[in-house]
Amino acid sequence: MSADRGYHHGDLRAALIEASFAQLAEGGGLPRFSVAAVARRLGVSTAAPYRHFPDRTHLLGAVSGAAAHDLAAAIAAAADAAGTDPADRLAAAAGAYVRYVARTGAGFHVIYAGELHALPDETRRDRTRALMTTLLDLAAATGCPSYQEAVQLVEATIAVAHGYTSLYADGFFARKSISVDAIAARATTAARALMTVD
Amino acid sequence: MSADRGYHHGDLRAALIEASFAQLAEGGGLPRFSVAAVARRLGVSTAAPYRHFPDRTHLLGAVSGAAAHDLAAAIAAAADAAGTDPADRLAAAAGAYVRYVARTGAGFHVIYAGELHALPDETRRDRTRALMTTLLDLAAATGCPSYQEAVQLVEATIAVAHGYTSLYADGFFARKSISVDAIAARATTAARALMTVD
DNA sequence: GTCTATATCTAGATAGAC
DNA sequence: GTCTATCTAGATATAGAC
Repeated sequence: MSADRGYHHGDLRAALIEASFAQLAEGGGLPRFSVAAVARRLGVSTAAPYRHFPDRTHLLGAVSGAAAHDLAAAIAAAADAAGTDPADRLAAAAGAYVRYVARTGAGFHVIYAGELHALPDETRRDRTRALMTTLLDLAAATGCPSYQEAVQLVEATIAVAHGYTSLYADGFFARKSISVDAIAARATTAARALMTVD
Repeated sequence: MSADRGYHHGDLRAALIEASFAQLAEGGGLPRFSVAAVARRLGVSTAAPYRHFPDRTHLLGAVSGAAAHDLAAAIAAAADAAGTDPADRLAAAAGAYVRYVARTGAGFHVIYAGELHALPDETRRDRTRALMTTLLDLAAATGCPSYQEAVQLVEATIAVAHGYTSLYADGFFARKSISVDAIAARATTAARALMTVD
């Protein structure tokens, strides 16, 4: 990585996005996220990022879009690996979410962050919509009688996955030192239970 | 409240804790929590809080203890209001959690925050333990065959409640402007579903 | 395209006046 | 017990050198 002074990146823009994930994964969430810390992580000056992003929010927007894209792919892959039962496939999305966020730090609190709502970034909008579509398709396949119910099933699945993830990140399970895979398994089981009735 | 300069509080210590809840309720969570902002809210100098708490962490510890105490009471009340069915009683705890955190901003991410683990505050420890006992008793009453399973049922219930709450606070439901009570109802329904099998 | 240097802001925490 | 004033530290963002 050569964190020495004066190193020139080939593609600092891409490196900033990648380093932002690492920064988020270290905890503190959006409020603690700092452009300066990301720059330090790459060994460049704190001014360098502003050549590629006009401000902190635009960098976060790019991170949000990348996360939506990657998460949708991770969820689709997990669903396919889960087999053909629609309920198992949606439940697998919850597990995939836990693993993805534990690895990258970028969950729904980043992807759909309120402070990014006003951002005019079409790429990001498309990717967040595609992520939602991926989830809605999985929910619809379980036999939801209406679109409204599919939405609420997705929200419930997201809530349980995000809840486990959030508690894990906040150190709630820290004393017992439970592994990410164990938490992911519990989230999957809980999400599966949501579909046993209604 | 008389936010003018020079006002002397009768009990600034208690006022600081109460104002901290209001501060947390405005969003941003622990990372954004600032002693200076709490002082400003009460119209006192930024130095005043340090007469009552040695540092930011000790103030947060007091808030954590108060929240654990109040939340346990809110959960117990909601369980009693839910009737005699053990599953309904535990599910009601999830709804009570959503309403409590929407009102105060102090959920498990504050009560069990990792940065407070090292704090030697016996009052807080007693209250967080009592909160956990309240939840474990509700879970055990549903017929959990073992202590381990009661713990995991509590964790799942907490996860779903915290997930809804966290997404709500992060603005995930903001566009649809869903009310707190509606979110609480969904959390209750989802928690109830967790108990239909196993 | 990255650097150094800087202006402005906010926070945590302390010293000493009253 | 609270205030004013101050120190330190870290952040956002900009200006101008190379």
